[in-house]
Amino acid sequence: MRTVSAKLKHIGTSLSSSSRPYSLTPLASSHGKPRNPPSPTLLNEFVNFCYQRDLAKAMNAMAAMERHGIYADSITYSELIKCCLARNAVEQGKLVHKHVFSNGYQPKTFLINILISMYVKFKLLDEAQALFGQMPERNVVSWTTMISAYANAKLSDKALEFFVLMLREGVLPNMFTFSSVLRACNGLFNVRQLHCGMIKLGLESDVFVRSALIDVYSKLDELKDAICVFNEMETKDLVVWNSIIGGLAQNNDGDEALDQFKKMKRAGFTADQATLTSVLRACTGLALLEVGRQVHVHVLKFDVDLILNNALLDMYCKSGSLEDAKSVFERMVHKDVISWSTMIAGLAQNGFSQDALKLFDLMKASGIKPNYITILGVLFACSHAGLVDDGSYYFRSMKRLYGIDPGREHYGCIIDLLGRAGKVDEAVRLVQEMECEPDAVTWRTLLGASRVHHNVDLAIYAAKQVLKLDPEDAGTYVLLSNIYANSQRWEDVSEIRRQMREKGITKEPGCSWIEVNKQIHAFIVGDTAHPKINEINRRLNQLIHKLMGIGYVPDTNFVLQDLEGEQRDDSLWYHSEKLAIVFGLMSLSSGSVIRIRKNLRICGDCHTFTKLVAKMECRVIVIRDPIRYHHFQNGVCSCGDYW
DNA sequence: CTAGGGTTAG
Repeated sequence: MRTVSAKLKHIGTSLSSSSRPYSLTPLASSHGKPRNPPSPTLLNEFVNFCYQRDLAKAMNAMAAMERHGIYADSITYSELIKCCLARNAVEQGKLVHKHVFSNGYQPKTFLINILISMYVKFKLLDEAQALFGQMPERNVVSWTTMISAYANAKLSDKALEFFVLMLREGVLPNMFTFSSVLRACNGLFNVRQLHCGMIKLGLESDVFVRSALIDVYSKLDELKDAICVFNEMETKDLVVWNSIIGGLAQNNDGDEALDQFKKMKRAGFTADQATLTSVLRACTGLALLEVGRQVHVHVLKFDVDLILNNALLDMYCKSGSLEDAKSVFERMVHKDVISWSTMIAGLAQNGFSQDALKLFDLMKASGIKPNYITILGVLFACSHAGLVDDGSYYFRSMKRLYGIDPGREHYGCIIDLLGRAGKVDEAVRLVQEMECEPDAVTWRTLLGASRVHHNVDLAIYAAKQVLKLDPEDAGTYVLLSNIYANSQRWEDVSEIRRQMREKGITKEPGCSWIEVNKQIHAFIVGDTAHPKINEINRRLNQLIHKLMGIGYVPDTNFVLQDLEGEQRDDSLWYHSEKLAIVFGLMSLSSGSVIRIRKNLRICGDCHTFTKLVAKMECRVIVIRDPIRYHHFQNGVCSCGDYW
């Protein structure tokens, strides 16, 4: 008990209820007199004003009552506080607080709880905590109010600390407490302990607790546990469905998210804003433009919902459909940093750098303050268009103009920009001067830069740094081995291969996806599984020979350009995107855009191939790789052959 | 009187 007291004192709490913790100045003249029971007439008038949410009249009525020596009781005070909350009247709220404690009146615990929750709703956590500390007795509600307030304010340690103190004081948590404290969990250990605790207390079947559990498990990357909690439920509500769909979508398991969404509809639930946002996110991850378009129809019901519109905007950007993205953006009544950042990054990634920078100016003109991610989009636009001066300017001034410290990602953009512009030395210098330690991604960026400019020594150095930090990175091994092979360093080649064998590293096969009739078709290098594979191969060969007739030369020597890491043999002819393109030509009507998503970067040969196909077949082809988008039209690509 | 789910990059 002593430790608890000490601890509570530390947080501004006195446990001794024998001392008089209240030292507020009495407001009424009848200080010290016992309170009269409320008079029915005056009191009725007062309560009526409260119900009408007429705060000024209610306060006057209360003063009039006090002049008659009549005081409000807990119930009426609580009505007055509701009135203050409805009017967002902070000062009057504080005044009511003083009245409650005037004349030596000892308010009931529940009234103090209401006052605390009022301060929490006004976001005055210090006031709430002070009042909490002065309470003679704290019940579950008092504790839960504080824990929930800290959890919402992202003060996780504080929330967990109060949870422990609550237990030590012998107050048992209820389902409200668990659903609040779970939101503050930052480690798996804590969650498991809490999970055990709620099972012990028989509270784990509550839907609120369950949805919080699902959410926290999936945020900690423990999807298995989240799914387990979800499947064990006999009755589910909409929020529980949203928790699992959101968890899956956020963990890049779009397929499973869409599957659960179907099940949810089959179970008779109607999607709300949160459901649709997660479903859109799942579509975004899978580049499911047509499914996303269908969802758009339902989004129209909630057309003022900012978050939902941001998700819709992103879906169109990431599916490479900039026309749709622009029209959503223009129609949005309210736009926040995320809306602008999404659109800027979307334009940049799709190769429309100038538009992205223009939009950035518009954003600033409209008074929205850019954040960390906005600047990333801006730098990405510069690096994409080779705008060295602009990029360097934005990079150097971001701290001064917007108060944002450049992070690893910002350095990455600039290293990329300098590298592409051939300023490899400057890029190296930047890596050396970074305040934050360069990580594998940084070195991989430098590797990319040195590769584009055939700087073999630097490429080898950067690749070795990558492998030091990320020893399982198959792509880098393959690349390094190819670089050695190109320099006839066969001993090094076999050493790399030995290391890969030893560590059991296999590279991810190249895979491309295309959506036809809202169905996803997946193609893997040298695929044989697709039902139409024979026809696809036949047509691909015809196409390649037709293209060779107009000057296409398959490029099998792409050692320093092999961003793809796929095999360097005949399978080049059958890189997954080539299969997907042919399938697209076969299955989509001649006017429609062929959109392909792939898991690896596109190689030089496929890039040339696609440009020629787009021209010969009069098609627009959009390929989204893990970093960039390529819009092929009339024999050119939006990336300017620079990726 | 206290509680759960959704958006930008990597």
